[in-house]
Amino acid sequence: MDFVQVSEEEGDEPIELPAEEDGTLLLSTLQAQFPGSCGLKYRNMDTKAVRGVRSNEGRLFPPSVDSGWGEYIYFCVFPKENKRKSDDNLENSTAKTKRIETRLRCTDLIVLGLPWKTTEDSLREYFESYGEVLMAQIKKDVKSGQSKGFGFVRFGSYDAQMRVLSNRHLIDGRWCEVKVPNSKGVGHQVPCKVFVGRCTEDINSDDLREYFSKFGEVTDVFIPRPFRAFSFVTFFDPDVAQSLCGEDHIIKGVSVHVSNAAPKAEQSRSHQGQNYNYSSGNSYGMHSYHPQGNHMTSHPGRSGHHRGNNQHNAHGGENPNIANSHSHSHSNNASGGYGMGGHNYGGNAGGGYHNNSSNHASGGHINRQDGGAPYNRQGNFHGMNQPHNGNVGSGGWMNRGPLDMPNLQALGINSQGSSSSNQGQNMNNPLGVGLNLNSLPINPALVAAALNQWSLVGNQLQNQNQDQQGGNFLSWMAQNGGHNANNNVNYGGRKGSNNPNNSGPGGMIKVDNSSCNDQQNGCAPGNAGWSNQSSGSQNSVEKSNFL
DNA sequence: GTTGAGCGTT
Repeated sequence: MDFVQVSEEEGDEPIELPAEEDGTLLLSTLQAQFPGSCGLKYRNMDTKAVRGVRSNEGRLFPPSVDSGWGEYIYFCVFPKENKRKSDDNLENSTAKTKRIETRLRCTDLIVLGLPWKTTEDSLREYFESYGEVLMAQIKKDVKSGQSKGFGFVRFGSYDAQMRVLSNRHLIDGRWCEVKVPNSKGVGHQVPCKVFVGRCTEDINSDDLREYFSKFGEVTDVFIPRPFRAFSFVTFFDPDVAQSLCGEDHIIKGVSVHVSNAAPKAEQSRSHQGQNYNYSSGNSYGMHSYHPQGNHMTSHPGRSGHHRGNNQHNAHGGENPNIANSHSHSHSNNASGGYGMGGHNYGGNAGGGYHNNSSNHASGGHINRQDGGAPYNRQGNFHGMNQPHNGNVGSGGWMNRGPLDMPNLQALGINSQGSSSSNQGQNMNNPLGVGLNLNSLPINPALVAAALNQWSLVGNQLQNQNQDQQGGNFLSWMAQNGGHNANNNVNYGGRKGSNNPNNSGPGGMIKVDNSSCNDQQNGCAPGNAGWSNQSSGSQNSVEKSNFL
């Protein structure tokens, strides 16, 4: 992890602040240490002048593409609250003043995930440790008076608000989320949530919680209903979540696969011009984020490329997912065979991982080095790539033509998800017969896992008509040389499906999160909108956000 | 007595 040295004022003793995996520094990270700060500047050694640090949407960007934050000591910029060089008669009506006031004004904050038992008093009591609480309310059912599990709180000081927003909150025994209402919310910058594929129906949330608790504190488990063969587990510690990604685990005799919970695909094109890749790839010339440095940090050639300027994502096509699929074409790697990639979804139960590729056979990862936490694990040999390893090497998923990904439109999958009115339709193209997980001759969880990596599950696998035919995905795989080594995966992922059938060249479904979604690591999707038109089928789309 | 994604009777 990269650290940035920051002091409050020039000459003060600096504090080291952790940068994000993409090299940026979160404003919230800065503000956690320097409440009220709004930016950074540093002394340019060459010009002796003070230079400002680029800031956009809550992120501060390192001055150099190549060397990142470098050895500079940065110091904070604070808003000049009403500090005016001359008091003129414009005083309180200038745009500047208004801007400052707007920026620093406290707002109501929504508190999500409250325990049912939390009262307004206990809510207030909890938050008073952060500062003066002007208002604390619990939203309740008008009839029963029962809490709806969320509430609002308002602070008297902006500092308190910022501190609250940049922390997590254990309120009355439950981890709660605090956000600015209707905002995308900063959320957890480093994903704490993992996608658990190949679940069977008899794996309940308690099973998941119990199992995964041995790696770290589990703060939430979510199993989509109706059963869709996958689930989500949220950890308190994002490092724990990250460290599990890419692994297979056996729960109740079932080999499940843990991977990054991909944020829901960005569906608006409004982000295409955005400049930075917030995903977990090697953007901005930095190493990707490997907690505790335990994963493959020594691959030559992995860093220094891919300034997240999205040149690679400039396809501008109709389908942002397709555009993203080319994310790593900059690496000029050999084309490799399909299926060389290390992501085997076929099971390999019991840890018999093949490292059947030439990419990053770094081996090891013995000892997770979780910083002394009780989550130290031993003997976890991963030959497999972590999902975000960038696939520099012979990765089978790189430098391929536009067929790298299924043409979602051709598959009858549109970017809006199925609406209740057309579910199971999409019959108007030769391939487009819809996608019914349950009708595929492979484990639906595999497809779910794959689509998760393309951020599609939530959007596309909703409202499936049980009668519809399947096969598109397979058509696509066949077309692309995907050998579909999972054909004999136990259909339905039933118990005992610890299927070792990955001996062949993978031909696997692409699982490279580094190419997913540039905009939103940790941020809610741009269209997360609470403004959605309400319930019904729409609901299920919204609920499918992975992060 | 149950629930666990959501955005507030202003």
